[in-house]
Amino acid sequence: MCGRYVSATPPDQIAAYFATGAPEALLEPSYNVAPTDDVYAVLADGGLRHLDAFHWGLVPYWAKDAKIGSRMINARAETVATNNAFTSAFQKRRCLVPADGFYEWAKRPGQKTKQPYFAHPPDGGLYAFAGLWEVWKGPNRDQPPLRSCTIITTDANDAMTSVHDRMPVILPESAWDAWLDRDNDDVALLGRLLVPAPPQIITLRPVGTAVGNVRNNGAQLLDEVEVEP
DNA sequence: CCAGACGTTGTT
DNA sequence: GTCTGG
DNA sequence: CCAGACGTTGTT
DNA sequence: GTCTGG
Repeated sequence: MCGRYVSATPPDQIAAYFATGAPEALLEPSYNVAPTDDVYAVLADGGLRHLDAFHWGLVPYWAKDAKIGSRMINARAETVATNNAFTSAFQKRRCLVPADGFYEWAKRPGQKTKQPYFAHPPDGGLYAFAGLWEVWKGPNRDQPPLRSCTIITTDANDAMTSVHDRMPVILPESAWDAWLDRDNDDVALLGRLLVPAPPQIITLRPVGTAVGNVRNNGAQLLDEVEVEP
């Protein structure tokens, strides 16, 4: 799945990478992005792409309580088109979530602690996770609407299976326009984009367990560690 | 018809 | 909002 | 995803 | 064990 990732590239570089306008809100770089954090997402409006901040954890517009968001951090590619919680967002509110890489935890036989791995592009660049977004207008009319998002997951590819059986959907640049186009109602075509990425775009690096605590942050979280066999 | 859910993951 | 279960 | 809490009452 | 918070 995808429950923790890295977004440390400065906003102007993210904007340049995805050919968006300047971001509306500036977020601090994070080496430990956790659910409920504010994150960047790329949306398209007409031919123009925008880089906006969203709360990670989808709150459907019909939700009575925003708390549901903390349990909606991922959506399964296999069911995103049919599940009530996601259908309308899948049809009309798709986005890309930029990331420098993501973490997955591998269970180690005979040991209680899990080994975290940082999965990242071999030669730099950013991942574009497939995501959905929503706007929730809570009971308080005075409060600004809550903008939230979720990351779509799929089966692990050959690069990831040794660590975990799920991974985020990573879209190639060739798919970005089709995915972001609000007028694209070809759900069959959209569904075919939600497949495991080719393994060669992933390099795995074992890192320290400090990343497990959301209070920890900083580039040192990416330092490689020795893995006990 | 109304009431109630609407999610993913991991683990056993 | 929309679907499922009763 | 992992870490950490997991309770009620009354008082300020 | 299970839920909430980050």
